[in-house]
Amino acid sequence: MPKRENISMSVIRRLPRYYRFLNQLKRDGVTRISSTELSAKLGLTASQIRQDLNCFGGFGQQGYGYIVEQLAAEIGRILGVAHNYRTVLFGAGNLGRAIAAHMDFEELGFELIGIFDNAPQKVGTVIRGMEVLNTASFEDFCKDNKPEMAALCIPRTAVEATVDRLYPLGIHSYWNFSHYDITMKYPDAVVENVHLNDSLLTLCYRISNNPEASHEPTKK
Amino acid sequence: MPKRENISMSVIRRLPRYYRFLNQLKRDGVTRISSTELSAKLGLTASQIRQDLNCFGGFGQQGYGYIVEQLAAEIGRILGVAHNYRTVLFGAGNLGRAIAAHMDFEELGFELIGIFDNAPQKVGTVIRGMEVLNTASFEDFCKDNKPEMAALCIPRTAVEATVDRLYPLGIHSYWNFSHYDITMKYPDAVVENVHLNDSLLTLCYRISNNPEASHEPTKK
DNA sequence: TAGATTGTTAATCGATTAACAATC
DNA sequence: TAGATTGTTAATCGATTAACAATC
Repeated sequence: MPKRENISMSVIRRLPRYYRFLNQLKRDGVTRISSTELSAKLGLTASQIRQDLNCFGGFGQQGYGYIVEQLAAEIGRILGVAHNYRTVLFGAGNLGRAIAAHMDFEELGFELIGIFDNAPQKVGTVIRGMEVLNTASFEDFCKDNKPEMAALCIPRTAVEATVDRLYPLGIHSYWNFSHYDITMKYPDAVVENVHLNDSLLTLCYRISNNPEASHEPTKK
Repeated sequence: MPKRENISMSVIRRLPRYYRFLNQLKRDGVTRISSTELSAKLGLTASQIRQDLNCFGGFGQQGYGYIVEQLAAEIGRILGVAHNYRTVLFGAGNLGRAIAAHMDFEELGFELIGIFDNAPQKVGTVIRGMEVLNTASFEDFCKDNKPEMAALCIPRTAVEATVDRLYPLGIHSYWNFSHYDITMKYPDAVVENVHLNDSLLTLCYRISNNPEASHEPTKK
């Protein structure tokens, strides 16, 4: 296996996009592509794409380009999509239910094996054909199922106690939708944050500071 | 009003975090803070915080630091949280309903004024005390309500046609949850993407390539 | 005044882009 | 072989960090 020592987050965050595009090309029946063609479709430079890919190995062929199917497979392997990490979801509120129902966990390297909530009125309800379990039973659940990742769709105030409980059970990876900063207390944890509030605020900033802003319908 | 010409996205994406922390400090009764104290709480360097703030003006006082309440207000003003941009939500599926119910639009510079969906079985249902309207009635709705932003919780395949419809109605800002790239066709549009799939894939990468990975419960 | 901390300039670091030799 | 395009090194650009003079 190739180099891959100190890949920067900038590179890592581009990989899913490459993966998505290549799979689309594959479905469209495209068999080969050059970095220049790919860069036009993605709005990047060809140089950057070649640099990014060469962090992991030489997947192309001089004078020819890249074989779409092969490159998609390589990136899939790099991302680890075949791992199917056993995943539990904490929080069956609006957001948790949407995430459970909406995400294609299986295509993205994860397998959703359990949904947990504290609230008695949520326990027993069914999401995506899966019964919401009581958080109280989580230790028992772990004995049989050994989850590896937890998606946290719970309030900020509940996250610390939840991670304190999950971390010693071997769950060291978190997809975190709250603004609680898990890595402050658990620097070894692998944490991916989704900060919807921050995302919306940056949009607000950019609307407010957009010189093009017209806020007026196009005149006919 | 101060400088503010060419603020980089790196800086803009840190502003919501500053804003959140400062509001928390305010609630905690903290009245003043130095860049060094703030940097410790945020896990950044003091230098970076001062550089960031000085993109917008000198909000501090030498030898003293920053007045929490005042700085929070300044950043709020910079972000534009008081604008309450009139917002419509397209798509009342799992994700759309969760976004409608879960987000505090009002605190984040937006006001949700309408939810739209094509599906007859969704039209008329109520989310957050708001009736889902038929997309067919959107032009009429615009005459009275003049929305400025659209949150798009619709399938990727529906986005192009939707933006083709909304853009001429004066809606040039989008909070986009699909993987359709709006700026390719509308380079002037202000677009904030939330790519949940990409987020999950980067987590997968980092779990797969984490040298610390044990995937084993802590021994007692 | 002395101490502290900002605002700002300069130095460093990292990421992107350009260039080109290697090679299919 | 000639043409094309990669892999990779070098140059540029931008972002972060360090240093310190200004000043409260």
